[in-house]
Amino acid sequence: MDRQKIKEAGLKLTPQRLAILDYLRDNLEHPSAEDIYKAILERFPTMSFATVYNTLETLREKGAIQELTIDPQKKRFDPNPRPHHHLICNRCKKILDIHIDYQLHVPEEKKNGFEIVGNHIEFYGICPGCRLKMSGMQS
Amino acid sequence: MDRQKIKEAGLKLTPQRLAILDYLRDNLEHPSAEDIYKAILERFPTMSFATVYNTLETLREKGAIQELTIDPQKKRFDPNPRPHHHLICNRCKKILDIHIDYQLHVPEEKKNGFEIVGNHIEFYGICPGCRLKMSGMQS
DNA sequence: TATTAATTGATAAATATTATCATATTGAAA
DNA sequence: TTTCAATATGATAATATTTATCAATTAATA
Repeated sequence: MDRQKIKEAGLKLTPQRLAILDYLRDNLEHPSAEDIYKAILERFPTMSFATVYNTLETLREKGAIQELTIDPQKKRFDPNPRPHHHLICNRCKKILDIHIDYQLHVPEEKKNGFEIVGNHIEFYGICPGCRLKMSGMQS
Repeated sequence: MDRQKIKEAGLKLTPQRLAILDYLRDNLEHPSAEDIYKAILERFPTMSFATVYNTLETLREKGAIQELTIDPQKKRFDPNPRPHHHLICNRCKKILDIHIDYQLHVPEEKKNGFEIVGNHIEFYGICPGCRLKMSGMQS
């Protein structure tokens, strides 16, 4: 439940935060701050853009959501804070979750002295929709 | 050789392009457009910021360099266009190459109809320098 | 060398994000 | 409950990054 997520993070429960988490929950689109703002504005006309950014940053900081750097144009947000990987369409930039637990071992001599704490895999490809569109035209 | 790289890409050989590729070659820092601009400006005072962006985008488009989306603040560029992975320091955001050939199999039922053509792994950790700094302080 | 098509550089514009701060709201204490 | 301090919001300004525009310049070739 969203209320719990906010409480657990030690944050105050505000309608704005609930609206953002409500929109994010079950959202598979990995929306940008603007996407979120626009979507919520319809039901919540007083929502400010700044609040969207504030809230997203706060939630990320508290580990309640994930910020994705996949899109070179803008940040995108993932309601699932647990480690998982992503499947990205090279054409339309659609992003899907992909849950596979790979055991990626890095030999000591390749660690460059780093202490490795996690990883994230981006799989690139072409989504079904774009493949259809492409088959209808020449390259 | 840089000249070849440019020729092969079907591009005109300009001093600006040479300067950028020269700076990028053997550079392990994965610099941003601004880093590149500033560094080159010292030896090449007429270089324009727009040209840096133009050139980087053109080179990327032709497959001569890689654009990294690892840094949420800005794009960073990698002189090595061949697939490889990256090791990122969570603290100072230093980025190092990591060359390991993992065979990442994605079962058909997890592909969501995508045709997968590649992948990129980001390993997160703390670099030796930051570990040292951290050991000297409380969290 | 002359030609032309590509490239550069100056600058403006667009986009995305962060900062500022007065006002409003939440949650806890009285 | 009401009160109050800390936190959050919303309006807006500021900053940062990237892209677009376009006249002037330059590279490649004929």
